Amino acid sequence: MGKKEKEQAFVEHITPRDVDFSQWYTDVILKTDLVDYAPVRGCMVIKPYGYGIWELIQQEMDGRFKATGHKNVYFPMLIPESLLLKEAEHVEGFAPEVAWVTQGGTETLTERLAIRPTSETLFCSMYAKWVQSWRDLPMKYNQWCSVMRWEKSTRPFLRTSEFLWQEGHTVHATAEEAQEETLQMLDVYREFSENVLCIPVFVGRKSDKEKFAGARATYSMEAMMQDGKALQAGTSHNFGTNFAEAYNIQYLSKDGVLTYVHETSWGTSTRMIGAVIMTHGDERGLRLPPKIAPIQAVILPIAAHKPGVTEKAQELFESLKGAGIRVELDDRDTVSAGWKFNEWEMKGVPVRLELGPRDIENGVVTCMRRDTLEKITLPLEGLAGALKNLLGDIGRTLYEQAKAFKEARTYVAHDMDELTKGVQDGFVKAAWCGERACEDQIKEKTNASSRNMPFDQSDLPSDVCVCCGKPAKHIMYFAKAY
RNA sequence: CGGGGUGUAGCGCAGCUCGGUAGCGCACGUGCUUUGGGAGCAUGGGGUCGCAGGUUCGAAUCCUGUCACCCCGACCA
Repeated sequence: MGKKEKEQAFVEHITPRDVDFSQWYTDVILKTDLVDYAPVRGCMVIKPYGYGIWELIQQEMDGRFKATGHKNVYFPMLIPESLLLKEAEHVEGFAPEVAWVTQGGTETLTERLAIRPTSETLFCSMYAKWVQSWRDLPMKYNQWCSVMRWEKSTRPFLRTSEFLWQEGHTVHATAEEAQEETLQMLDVYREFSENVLCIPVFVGRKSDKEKFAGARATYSMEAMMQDGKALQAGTSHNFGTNFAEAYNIQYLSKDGVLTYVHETSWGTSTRMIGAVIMTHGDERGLRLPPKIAPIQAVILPIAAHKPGVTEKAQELFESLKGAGIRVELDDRDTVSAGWKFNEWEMKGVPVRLELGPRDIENGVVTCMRRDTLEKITLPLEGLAGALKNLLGDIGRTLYEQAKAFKEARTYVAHDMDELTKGVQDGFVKAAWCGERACEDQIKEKTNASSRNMPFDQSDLPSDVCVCCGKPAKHIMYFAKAY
């Protein structure tokens, strides 16, 4: 092969991003063995490499939930129809996408059972039993489970009929506490996204149009994908006493008054894996953030038939594994070294360690970092420590690259022309009057939706609404969304 | 749910117009040679042509229905 052909060979199996971003995404997830399509409509099988990422996400998140005083529980996946119907707005929002169980064994059920699309109603029914006194509050529970939503069109990780997630549900004595909880968990999500997934996000409050069905206020974190579209990567809701009133969750306060609780819920899903792929991926495939990479470093013995190479590679493998690095030794003799290079790059392993006769002779290992594709030489002596530093640096670099992209693709619009142009390939910051009519009009004209309103509302781009010209009330980010 | 497209070996495809009993490349098995950026030669194995009906002496091919997936919209984490 000539040099040019070799360069092209990197993308042989993957559609280039700038040719067809959607196809690139599909190629990457299938060819890196994250998932496969299941024999059920809209469902995917998460394979070991993909599930390994999810397990690491769970570990990292769960630790943060525990650290903020939450406990894990497990609720049933079936919801009696009568229970689901108690909060009108919630029902209206979810009814179109609920799957129903109508038969058990040979019996036709007298009451349909919904397969949970989310578990507010179940939590509410139990909180109504469990909460008696102000001494019982707050109750802060979370569950890891799957939910089902009968979506019209599906895409692996981004929107599947069934998906894995966590849903936190808490009840509090006061509005202040509930609001504090809502914002605290949003901040946990933001911190997790930035430090673990290496994805910068826009955090803020949703418009009434876009908020969760039944919520008083919804907050979200929105990530920008490489095609400039928005991916809602996590939400945190404050229900106020809305559900408490519908499900009769009351406690006796210190001064003996029967009082409705204030409730929150917050959730993130396997969709975050989709965000990782579309934020960090490149022409060669995945680039996984080190903290969620099932394999952080892969050792490739070079010229393994030469004496001592296999032994030295095994020794290196054991020592790095012992140091707590998720390392894999690729000692397959059925494929060439070149094949392995491409395969592990495609799978997004952060660091490749090449160990051949020349390296062993010099007491070093040849190391390639996936984020920058730089090759460096590291001494075998003290390698574990150097590698840990390198993994940290790779995480920071991925974050900085994504942040630079996000900033470059965030535009400020003063009129509809600028807004329309901006949402073609990025987020648009604009002044908004707060009226639903303008949101609808922007959606209709540009196909972009309102994403969220940042907490810092100090630098309004204009005194008037980008759409109608009436006095502006909020800074709103608009973007096309997944 | 609308518009467009695709289902033939694990993957990518040809064959279908004009019906005659299934082929190519990669991958896979075995052997030898290779081995620091997708190796070579030889030799093997593998498919009720998405599924169900229909037409026919005969269907991957024609007809009807159905399911799944992909892309673009509308709806949603």
